[in-house]
Amino acid sequence: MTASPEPQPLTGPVEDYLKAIYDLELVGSPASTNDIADRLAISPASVSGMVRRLADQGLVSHEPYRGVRLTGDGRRAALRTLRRHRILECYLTEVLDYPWDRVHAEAERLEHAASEELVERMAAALGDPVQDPHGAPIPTRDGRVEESALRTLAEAAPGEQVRVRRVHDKEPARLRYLAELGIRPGCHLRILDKAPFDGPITVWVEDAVGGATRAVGVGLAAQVYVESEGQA
Amino acid sequence: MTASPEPQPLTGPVEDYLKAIYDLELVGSPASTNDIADRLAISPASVSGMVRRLADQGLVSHEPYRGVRLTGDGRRAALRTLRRHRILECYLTEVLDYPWDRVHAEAERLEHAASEELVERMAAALGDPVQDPHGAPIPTRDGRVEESALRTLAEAAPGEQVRVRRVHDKEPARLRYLAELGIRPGCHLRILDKAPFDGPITVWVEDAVGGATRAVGVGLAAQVYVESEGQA
DNA sequence: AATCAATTCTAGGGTGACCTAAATCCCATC
DNA sequence: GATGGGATTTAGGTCACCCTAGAATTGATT
Ligand SMILES: [Mn+2]
Ligand SMILES: [Mn+2]
Ligand SMILES: [Mn+2]
Ligand SMILES: [Mn+2]
Repeated sequence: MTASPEPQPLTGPVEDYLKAIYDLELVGSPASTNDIADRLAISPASVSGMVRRLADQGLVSHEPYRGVRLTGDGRRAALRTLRRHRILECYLTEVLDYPWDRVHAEAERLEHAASEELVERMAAALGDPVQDPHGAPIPTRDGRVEESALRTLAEAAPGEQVRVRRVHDKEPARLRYLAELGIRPGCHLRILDKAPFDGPITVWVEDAVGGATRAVGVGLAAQVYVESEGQA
Repeated sequence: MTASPEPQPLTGPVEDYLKAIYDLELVGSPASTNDIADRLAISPASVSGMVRRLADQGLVSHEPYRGVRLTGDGRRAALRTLRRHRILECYLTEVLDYPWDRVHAEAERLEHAASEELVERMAAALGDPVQDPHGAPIPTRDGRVEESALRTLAEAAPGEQVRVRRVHDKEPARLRYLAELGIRPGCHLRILDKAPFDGPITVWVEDAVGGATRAVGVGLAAQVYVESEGQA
């Protein structure tokens, strides 16, 4: 066993690539150049270039034309950044009352500048939170996460009762709308109806003031991850 | 009057240059290439190059071989960064109990990543602080500061009573030692003795537990800014 | 007025991270 | 088993920011 060498500091772009690849790899298959490019809003050619550099640094393994996988080092680095990102989101939301829809963008920049020490102080101040404001799990200090495979609200059947576990956090407008509907991680829903031809899903939102009926389009519903709690 | 255009986002290095130039200009004369290089720990040749770019962006005016001055835009940008830096220092120290000697390094990175909104939330949480943990004045939102010209402890005469206003914040070791001595902004000192040939200055530290006598070398004393409070 | 040391600038290089345009590869379909 | 469209890589730039070496400028001193 070699003593783990101090992880050399990575650049901001590199950290963002690793996070993107980690995320894309979650579904099982290696991350494709195009998918990485889309996620980071840069050209595929740029991704090819960066992937070479990441491979040189031993952070990913690349089989040309076949996609990219994180190495052990790459995965650890990705999880470190993810931990920072999500703790920052928690801290901003809970302590500074930062608006729900904008914490992601702020954390996206701070994650590259905040030291381990700062982030751990924030975590301690919050009592070591286990998930971020959007329901994403926070990796532990030693790099463990349980990524539960969740269904989306779009896949739930009428009559089901579900608990919202997680929502996508990248689009402020979407988040603001979900907040308006009263749909946030932890809230309870009953699926009342599902219109045919990808029509809207009608849900009963338990936690809205006095409860409320809401119609949600499939596009939006596909961004809301839920866990079944039983049939009505 | 033209409407003030939204200040375009500056890069981290540019913000650091502007802060350095602002600081160096405080003594009155334009900032020299060498002084900027020393302050930022980069080569003079690199400074020449960057100064050209800053001048192109209208942030400084450069008279070759004669030094650099901030323009109005440059000064405003410098003060914005300085405000961020100092509010961050306050927040880290007061809310997160971040160690006194390390806040500077942390703020040096965060100042380029934290949004205006975040910094203003921190300022509000602190009740709009007017100086940072090292005694430096915090520019207001609209870019006003009073930079009081202070004497250093090294210049104080025996018998004088002084209040410490500000200490240099760049060297952690120095800061830790000052903290040990009980010397921090706001504390009261009486100069008991000043040994000849740049010998140590003996002071009575009022605020140490029960008061204490301390000997301070001139080197260190020159980094401690004080305000006279009367003769004994 | 000539000289010299320090300062500053210029020339020429390198790296990281992006781009567009033009190959090249893959594989699903014919 | 050929072929074409989509995905990917390569080729060739750009820009910001840093470097070392060497040339030019300054102004202080003979
Ligand atoms: Mn990021
Ligand atoms: Mn999130
Ligand atoms: Mn800085
Ligand atoms: Mn400070």
